[in-house]
Amino acid sequence: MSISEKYNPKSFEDKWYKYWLDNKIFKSTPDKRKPYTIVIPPPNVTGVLHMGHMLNNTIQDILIRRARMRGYNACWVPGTDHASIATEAKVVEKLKNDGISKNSLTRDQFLEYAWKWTDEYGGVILDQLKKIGCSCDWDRTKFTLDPLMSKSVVKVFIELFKKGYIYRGYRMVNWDPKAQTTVSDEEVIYREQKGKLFFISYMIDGEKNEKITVATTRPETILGDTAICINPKDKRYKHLKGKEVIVPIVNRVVPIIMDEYVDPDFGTGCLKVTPSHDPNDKIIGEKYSLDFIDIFSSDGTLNQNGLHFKGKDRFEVRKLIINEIKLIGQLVKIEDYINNVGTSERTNAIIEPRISEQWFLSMKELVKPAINSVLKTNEINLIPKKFNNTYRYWVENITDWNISRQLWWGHRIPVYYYGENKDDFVVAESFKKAVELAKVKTNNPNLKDSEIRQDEDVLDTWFSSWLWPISVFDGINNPDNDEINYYYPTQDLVTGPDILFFWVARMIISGYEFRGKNPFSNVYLTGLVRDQRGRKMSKQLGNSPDALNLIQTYGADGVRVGLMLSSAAGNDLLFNENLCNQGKNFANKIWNAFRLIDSWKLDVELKQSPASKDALEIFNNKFNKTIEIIDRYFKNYRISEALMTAYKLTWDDFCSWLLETLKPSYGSGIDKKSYDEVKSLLEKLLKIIHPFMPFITEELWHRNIKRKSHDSIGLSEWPKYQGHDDLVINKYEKMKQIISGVRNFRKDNKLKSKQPLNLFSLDSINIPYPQIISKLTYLDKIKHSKKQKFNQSNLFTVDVDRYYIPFKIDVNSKIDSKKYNEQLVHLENFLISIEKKLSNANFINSAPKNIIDLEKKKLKDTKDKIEILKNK
RNA sequence: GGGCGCUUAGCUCAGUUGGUUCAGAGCAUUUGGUUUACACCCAAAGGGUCGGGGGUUCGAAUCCCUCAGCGCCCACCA
Repeated sequence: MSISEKYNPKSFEDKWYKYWLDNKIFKSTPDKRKPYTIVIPPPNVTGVLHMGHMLNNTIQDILIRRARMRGYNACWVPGTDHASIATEAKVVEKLKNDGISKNSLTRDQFLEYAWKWTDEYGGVILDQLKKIGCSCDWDRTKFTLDPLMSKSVVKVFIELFKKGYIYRGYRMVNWDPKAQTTVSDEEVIYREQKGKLFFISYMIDGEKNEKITVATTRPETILGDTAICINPKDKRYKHLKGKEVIVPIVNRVVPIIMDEYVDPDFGTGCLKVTPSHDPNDKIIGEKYSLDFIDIFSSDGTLNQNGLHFKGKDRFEVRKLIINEIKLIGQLVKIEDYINNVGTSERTNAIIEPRISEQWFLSMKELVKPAINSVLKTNEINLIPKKFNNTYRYWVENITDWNISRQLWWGHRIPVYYYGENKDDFVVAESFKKAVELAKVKTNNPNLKDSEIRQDEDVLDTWFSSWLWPISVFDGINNPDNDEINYYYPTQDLVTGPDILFFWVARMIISGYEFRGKNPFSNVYLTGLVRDQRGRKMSKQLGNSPDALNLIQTYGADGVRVGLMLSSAAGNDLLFNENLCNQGKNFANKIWNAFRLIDSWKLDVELKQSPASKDALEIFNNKFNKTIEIIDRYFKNYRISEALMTAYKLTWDDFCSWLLETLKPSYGSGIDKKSYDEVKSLLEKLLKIIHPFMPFITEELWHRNIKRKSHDSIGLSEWPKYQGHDDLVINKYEKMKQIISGVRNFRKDNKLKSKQPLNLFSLDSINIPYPQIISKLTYLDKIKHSKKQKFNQSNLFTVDVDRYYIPFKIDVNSKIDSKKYNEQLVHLENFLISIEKKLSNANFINSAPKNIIDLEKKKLKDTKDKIEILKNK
């Protein structure tokens, strides 16, 4: 099989992915081995791959591939999320484009469309994950709206209801007028917005010319005003106690009430109270039994309580109403004002606080184990640790979870009503069961099916995804099955900090509630992918590169490396395509290293040269030292450092030093011992690169030697540390410096790289690896010499050892003495600082002995160096 | 408004309990090179008062205080 000169990832990436699938490399079933499990954060079923997914899933793939090689039964469970709001919005939009309005459809008709859409576009993202090499067990692919998932969700709902955690409440919730549903507190994002503060005067009822001024950012809500509130301690308004005011436009007479809640220093110290449209006003409203007047329809327009503004949008009304107030002379002034406006995480629509009947999950009790496991027992680790604080605040101040959504796409709430009273409902896993229960509850065996109706709402998407690590193994419906017992708890979870509360915290809660155990041990929180200017990548900005295009350009391996090169856990990643290019260059480097070895002709007659023997010994030591470092980095989830370490091992130690030393001279072959060993070393190297770059390593794995069809590098054994000698490593480092010294000498004197030269070590008898030095610097002779007389410019030093190169130096090309003078000055200053330190009695008395000895050694070494320099 | 975190070379970041000759890496830049693995290359070089100021200490990038800038989370005084 001839190898192409150019590294061309396109020529083999698809081939190997298919190979992995055909040979079931990613397949996992419970067995005797230890499991290593990751459940994917399910992307939205209608989503397309973006940079965040690439980052996130590359990390998961690296972890899972390495675990597989380390002998774990690695299981990566893929799947998608039905994403109620996002998907329903997309379907509604699509229907709208086809001229169909959601309102004209029945629930079943709509769902039919939605499923059609899901079947058509859904899962595209999973195919895209295959492009970047994700080694998921695809046979396990799950969808959060699958029947089995639904069954789990319903079972959980019923269980929690029976335990008293789920209740129905008439409460103020966050209303998304665009999606026309409520959203949870976590789904509201507050953004600073420039607005206006309007000062409006209200006439005092029964007093001719007396009025009171309020300040508001939302003048349209005065239509729902049912009181004016002032602080009882506010002397300015004392005389108004017990009086009433007339709300402008509606001319409603409402009381003036006194409550400490009002801050006398804000605005006019006078608050208009709209209990139906503000959470704080609602509290006041309830406290003083005020009227609740809802002025909005579900789409954010005004309803019949909005008088002549009925049907108009809330923001249009804001302008109109100000005009009217101005006309009647009750607008005092308008000030610029910056305030926080809640927007919907999904639709960006401005959230409208609204009172309505919703289902809630009481969290106070449920959250308890989730506090301990992360913050006290460390049964679960957040990586990086800094997220503990964020997490702590949320779990300790948790609010009840609004789990109902006024949508059709999702798990329908398993509540069935049979009457009009507050408690006229039953909770059941099916309609049939509901009828039975209702008959019992009402004591009416003749209750008809038609008298029973299911709650119209569906559950929050996260109410199904919080079960994910359990439900993908069917651990809710079938709690003692082999799979859940084997795979749960899972090991690592990799996701973004943006869903720490939405998803991660809730999975922890459900894990303890439904399994009595942590759902995972470690949570690796990635950063956001940002562009060069630090902006979050988004569709709106159009600053996100097309993921698949990147793969086309740089290859999947290149993109993976590019993403991993600069992404510490929890740190944002400023994405730069250059990084992918660096990744591609690295792949090319590996490719060519292989080509070089592959081109060598074996010469069985040839004896191994001392240089080759030494070079292989060096690399073996370096490899073992490095594998230990890499393993440690992995243990601490420092994946980019693990990669960089492997990168340098490959590029520098393997290519630049080992291969350059082994390289036979033109026309000669290579001895068998070296050949066999370098091929086996290459194999070890490919193994540690494999998790990062699965495609090229698989390709070269099969090219390096003939393999059986199912012998994938992905199933090979991760190299184990087999000991190393630091003396060898130190000698190696010294050797490199000597070689650099010779190369610099050539460069400084403008000598050809193959110009014959000799090298004399003046001080040290032990020259490290002279054969390698000689080979890589084209030296004739290299030996120790006590020569006393020499030309200063022909000298270089490594530590305190002097090396001399006899050669008649052209005066013009002499290195200028400035460099040496600078060096001398630096050393002399250094010497002074050491002497000062050593003559300081305090230092001698309080510093530990090893530090003092060290300083003494420094002193000696520095003196020696100065001596050498001065001799020049 | 509260809390947390960050600031080290042009860029992205390492830098363990304060002490190895500790100020580092990769990329970028500059210089030189290559008819025989790779210009997706090789060899080498330059580049930082560790955000500013103060303190503790024999000794501070590392600990404390303070100021400045940036980021994140939470809170929702209309």
